[in-house]
Amino acid sequence: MSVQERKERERADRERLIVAAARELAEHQGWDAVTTRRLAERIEYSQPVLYSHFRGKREIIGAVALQGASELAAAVRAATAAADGSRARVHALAHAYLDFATRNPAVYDAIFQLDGGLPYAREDTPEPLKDAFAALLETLGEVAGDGIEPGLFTETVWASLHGLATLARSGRLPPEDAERRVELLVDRLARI
Amino acid sequence: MSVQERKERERADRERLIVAAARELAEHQGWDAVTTRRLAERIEYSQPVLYSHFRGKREIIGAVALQGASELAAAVRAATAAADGSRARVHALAHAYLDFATRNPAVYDAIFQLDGGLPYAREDTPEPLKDAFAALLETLGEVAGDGIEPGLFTETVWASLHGLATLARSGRLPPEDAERRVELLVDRLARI
DNA sequence: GACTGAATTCTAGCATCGCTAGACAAGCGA
DNA sequence: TCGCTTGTCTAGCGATGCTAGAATTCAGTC
Repeated sequence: MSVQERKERERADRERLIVAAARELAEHQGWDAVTTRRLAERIEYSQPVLYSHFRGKREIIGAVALQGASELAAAVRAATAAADGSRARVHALAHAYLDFATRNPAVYDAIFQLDGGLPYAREDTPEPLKDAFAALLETLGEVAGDGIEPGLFTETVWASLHGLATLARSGRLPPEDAERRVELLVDRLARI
Repeated sequence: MSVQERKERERADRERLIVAAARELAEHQGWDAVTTRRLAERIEYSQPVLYSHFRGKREIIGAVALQGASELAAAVRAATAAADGSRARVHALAHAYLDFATRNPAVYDAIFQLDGGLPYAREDTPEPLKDAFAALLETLGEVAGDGIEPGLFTETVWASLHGLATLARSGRLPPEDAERRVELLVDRLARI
């Protein structure tokens, strides 16, 4: 059994290598630069090897998305845990979210913009995605206000932050007032 | 001079034809299906003709975006003009915006998601884009609230709507509560 | 330690993409 | 009718994602 175990371990290692290479390439040169040929070259295997791990490029994007979602959840939790009071926590959440989007644009796109073939907002949604939403819910749920369902409130705040993140990054919002927009959004939406 | 005028008119007609073909193809089969070959076939000219009108596919997307932005501005103005009171106007604006995104997903993407090579949030931003923002500003400016710059407020509401529109359409938000999210957003953000 | 069969990996290639050089044809003014 | 500009087309380049089938590697057996 040792032989087979070793092979499985090596396969898992190689899969991680593929995902890491895709992520790094996407983050440095954009997703358009993530081609199967370049990816194959990076991992020092031929193209078809990629297809023994993933159904296609879409699934590789999905794998990066799942990895990123876990990190986003952790970043949000770390930021909110360090804040005192619900107002501070919501501000910390907003900034942590937007910071993540700014610092990991390609990963953010994989999670929230590109098609990685993942099911969202369903029962069979992968755990990392559910957990990222849960991380938002933990802090936002307590400031939803009377008569507002925490989940619904979280979705709405999340969508607003997503809008700010994507429009800002594509240059459709002027960069100078980014901070004031976040303040306005958080102050108005949250019931402290 | 009549000959030259006729030629220019024919060129302009053909350009409109290209944009219309791109838009229709994108709306029916997605932007990935909008290839230069298919486009050329639709307008019954060869591929290189496209490049005598546009620098490349990106510019064609940009042309669709400009056309769409004008329509979005008109749709928003029509909806708000028909509403009485600032609260009703803001609700009408939100619904008109989201309806536009739902009914013209490809065009919406051309304006707000894809790279059409257009400058945004700058002095040299094309008029249709400025006008679409102006249409939002006209209604939202009056409910920004004390001490909040109308432009900043408009940007923030716009971003929120954009987030709702894109996350909903990509299936990342559950469809059933779309209406309640809009209500929540508008009620909290606007100072009536 | 050589051999066989299965698992793995590679080479080569398909159809398609955006885009362009250079050949060709149309249609104008003289 | 002719010459020349202007416009259009054919053909092709270097990419893309993906795959069939050949070639190789390597584990288990004699």
